[in-house]
Amino acid sequence: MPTLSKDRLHGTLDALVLKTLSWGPRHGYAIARWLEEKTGDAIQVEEGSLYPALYRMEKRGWIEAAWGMSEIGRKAKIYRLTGAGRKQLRLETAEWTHFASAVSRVLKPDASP
Amino acid sequence: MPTLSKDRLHGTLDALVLKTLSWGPRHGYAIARWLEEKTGDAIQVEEGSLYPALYRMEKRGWIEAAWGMSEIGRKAKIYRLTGAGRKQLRLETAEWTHFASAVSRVLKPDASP
DNA sequence: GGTAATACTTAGAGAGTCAATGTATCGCTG
DNA sequence: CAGCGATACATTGACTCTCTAAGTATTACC
Repeated sequence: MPTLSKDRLHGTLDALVLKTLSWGPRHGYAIARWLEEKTGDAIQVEEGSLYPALYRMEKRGWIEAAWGMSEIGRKAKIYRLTGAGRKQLRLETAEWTHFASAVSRVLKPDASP
Repeated sequence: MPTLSKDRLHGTLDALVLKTLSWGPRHGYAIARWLEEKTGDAIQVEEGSLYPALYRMEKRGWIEAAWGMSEIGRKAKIYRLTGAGRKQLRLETAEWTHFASAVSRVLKPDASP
């Protein structure tokens, strides 16, 4: 089967999660499901990638966690964006855009040396 | 301008190198310099990343190496793309495009949930 | 001799992947 | 209703891979 986003999440996951949280608090599981749904599975978030990412971003003060309830009444750890997180999101978005456009320019089918 | 792209090359370097070689054989040092120049330093290729990447791609049969001369008459290892490399380049380009458009869609400033 | 071009190496850490584990709750089926 | 599998949600550990940083080595040219 066609391998999807193998290793490409590297260096991008943080921005994706921060952006997801910029629309309001969510628990981890919901973040993953939402990203997958939103991108038609072009982005697949393993739980073993997501939770460690959430921890380190919490440690860095970009997000905050509190135990609460999921939409269907289950115990869940709800994350929300902090001010620092919002700033970080802007930074990483800018970096991504800059980087991605450079890559696209190089990879463009008819680009000439 | 956005600073150093930390780990974003992850999963992208191979495609960039393959694409560079698709315009003709080059030695490693030239590949790095060319990518940097072409992208206005948006993509910076450390030699510690590049040479291992060249080895593994050679081992996988995507590129071939031969000792030769650089343009200015210095000993240099010249790499060139193989058929398998060309195929791999197409594959990775398609994957990158797919992935990058998904990320951009999520990160887009006014995207709504 | 010093500087640039070119290649290579090693040490290290960061971040993902895979896969197992742990609870709770829901919903079925017998 | 008792039992059981499936789903929601979180955690963790062992592993791997690639990148970064920072060095060494060689040759050519001024």
